[in-house]
Amino acid sequence: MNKAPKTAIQPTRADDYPEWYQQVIKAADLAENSPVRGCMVIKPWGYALWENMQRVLDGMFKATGHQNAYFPLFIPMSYLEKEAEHVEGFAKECAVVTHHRLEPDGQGGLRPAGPLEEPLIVRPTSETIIGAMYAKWVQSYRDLPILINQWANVVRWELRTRLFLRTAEFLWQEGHTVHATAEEAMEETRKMLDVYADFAENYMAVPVIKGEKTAGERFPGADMTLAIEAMMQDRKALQAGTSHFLGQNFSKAQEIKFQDQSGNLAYAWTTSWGVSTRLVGALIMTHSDDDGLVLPPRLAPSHAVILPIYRDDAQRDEVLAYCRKLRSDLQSITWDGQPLRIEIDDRDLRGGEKKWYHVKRGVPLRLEVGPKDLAQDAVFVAQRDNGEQKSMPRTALLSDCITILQAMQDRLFQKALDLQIKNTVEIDNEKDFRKLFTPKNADSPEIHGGFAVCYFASEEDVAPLLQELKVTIRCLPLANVDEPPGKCFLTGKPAARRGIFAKAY
RNA sequence: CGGGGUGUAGCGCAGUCUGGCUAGCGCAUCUGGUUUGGGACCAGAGGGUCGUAGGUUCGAAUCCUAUCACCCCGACCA
Repeated sequence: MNKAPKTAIQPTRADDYPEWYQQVIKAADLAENSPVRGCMVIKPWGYALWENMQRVLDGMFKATGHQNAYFPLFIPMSYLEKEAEHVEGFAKECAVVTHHRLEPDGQGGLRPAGPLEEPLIVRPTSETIIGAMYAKWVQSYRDLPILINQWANVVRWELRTRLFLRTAEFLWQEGHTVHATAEEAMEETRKMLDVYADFAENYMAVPVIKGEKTAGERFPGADMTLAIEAMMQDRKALQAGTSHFLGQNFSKAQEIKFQDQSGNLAYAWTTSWGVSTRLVGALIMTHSDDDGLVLPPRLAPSHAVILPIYRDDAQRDEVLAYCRKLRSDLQSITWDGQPLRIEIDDRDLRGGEKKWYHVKRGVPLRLEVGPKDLAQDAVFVAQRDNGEQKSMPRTALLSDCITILQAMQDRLFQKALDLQIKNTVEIDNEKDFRKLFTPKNADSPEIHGGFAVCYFASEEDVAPLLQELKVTIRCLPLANVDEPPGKCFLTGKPAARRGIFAKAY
């Protein structure tokens, strides 16, 4: 009878991490590939998760003075050409619209007709189109700052795609701001990075390292790029959000000028910042286990699912009535300013099948209610993250459920933080560096690596080694800004700061 | 775009090397029954132009050619 595997997801993380990731998404019904190459379909459970992220982030943006707006999907090709580095960075992955009509090809099919005078590109990011509008809107220092965000889809024609982590089309938000001074723009850049870090740690329960990107890893066209980096369970780094100080690069390219208080014409200072549906990937890879998705309660589409258990129709009615009452009692409790999200699963399925359905989808709490529980006015409570399950008096559940959810949220964060700390090492020589990033089995690499914190003198010096080991400099942690200088782990040359080195997504 | 691999039922696969009965198996689905605090069991049923297009042959899932799609490894990236 026991044909069931020991884990709901196969292979396990240890067996084959990338395949495990795909299987978790499938088992939790978050998304799947579409007929359009490289583009995914986000299914209801995955989209609900994204909507929760959107709701929280949007609130944070508003609280920091930003407003939402919407700019076009299409960008005239000439706009992209205005900022040299920007062109170089994105030209290779742009989808281009060249025609505006279809006509019959005479063989039952269609062919493009009506060539456009100037091709349009599908936005890979919107600095140029938004900048063009800002140039019109900004005349005086009184027009500044402009603090705008847009929720949108963007397209980057990627060669290799992975659900949520890298797809040809993805959903994101992009904030674009204009300021009168460099200091103010820099402050905005840092502020939004802090917002992202706050969101990642307190809502996603994903510990992150705030840092500055090196020149080689910077956003094309930026003077400075700040990012938050997270460690996934396979110890690879994932960039979870970026905030760019664009200096006057775009304002010069697009003539965003204003008259300052002394009447002089000056170029404005701009920033941009964004997070994408990639965050869903980060969430999956940080918390999920070999039984499927594990969700941080604060972002879970459902906080708890109630599973009625009964044998016959008489019991069914009684149990269901109890469950509905329990649901409405729970729904009257608020957490994070929102009512608890509770569903009852009364589908006519086998108990085990139903239970595993919700385990794989990562619902934080499973509340099982059968006739015996009814008799004791108790509920059988199972927690998704640690597998703990116990019977609780109904009244205790109602009074403690917020505590339980918050404790789970904290446990998830602490567990992820422990993993990050355990796999972050200071390295001061090439031998140890190579050892950390070289798998024992080259053909099917086991989980290895981590974050290496190393002094380095120049990107050029370490580039060949990094390329060989497939390692990148993730960032220069902001926390290390004031550290004493040291010596490059590779060349021994004097080095001002340490960087975080890791394999990355 | 370079190297490798795979396309057979909704999903996962066998069969291909060595061409030959009506193309199979597991899971899922549907029907009937038995079960019921837990990923159940028995019996039966439906579902395929074997990725696509040509070719070789008495005969092709199997051999040949072309083509498309997807996966893995490189180069590039949120």
